[in-house]
Amino acid sequence: MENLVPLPPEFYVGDTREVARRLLGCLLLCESPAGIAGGRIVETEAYLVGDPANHSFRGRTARNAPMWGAPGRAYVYLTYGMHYCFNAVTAPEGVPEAVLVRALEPLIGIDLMQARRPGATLRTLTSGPARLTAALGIGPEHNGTDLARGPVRILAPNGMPSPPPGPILAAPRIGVHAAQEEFWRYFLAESPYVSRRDRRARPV
DNA sequence: AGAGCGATGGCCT
DNA sequence: GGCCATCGCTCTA
Repeated sequence: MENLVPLPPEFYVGDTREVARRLLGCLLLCESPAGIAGGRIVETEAYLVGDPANHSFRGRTARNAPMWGAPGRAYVYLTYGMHYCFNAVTAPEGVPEAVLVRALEPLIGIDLMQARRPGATLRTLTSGPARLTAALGIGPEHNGTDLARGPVRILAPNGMPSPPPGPILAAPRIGVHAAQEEFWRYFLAESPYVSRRDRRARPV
């Protein structure tokens, strides 16, 4: 993990599915008064324009407005009335696409994360989109913030482009009923920190 | 002003 | 692996 570099906005422009794959292996961190916490991204999902599962599909609202904003910013939303999910906004400004980060391998501030999620094992500490936001302390105050400058940051090991950190599998997205035929969930095949496996998964 | 709902998690078998 | 509690917010009227 030497030579960590914040991903520049340009990284997030381009095919959102490719961005989702290239985020695997990168480091997601959140700094707060309580300390710094984070881990390696092992699972992502792509949400594209024209995709019925995309929050932006039915037009711009107060909630989804950050998706239309600059690439490389955070889109944080509340789901099920109680859980926050974290996305990296992708595509050029005005094109509402994003990558949902679904799981991390815990690396930094493990004590702090365990304090935030009492009872969780290392395996379950950040293996889910709402689990990782709870563990890292990501919340609505981070919505729209610049991921290159913090307090929530995404860093690349050894700069980009770097080789994928192992075999990648693709599968249908979780909790999404539309577009089951699209394999837009990506995860590191060898990581035990992925939120869920899928028999349909295929190599990328 | 209110009904509907959700990119989930945790616990149970 | 499956079920369901849960609850604030979002959108529409």
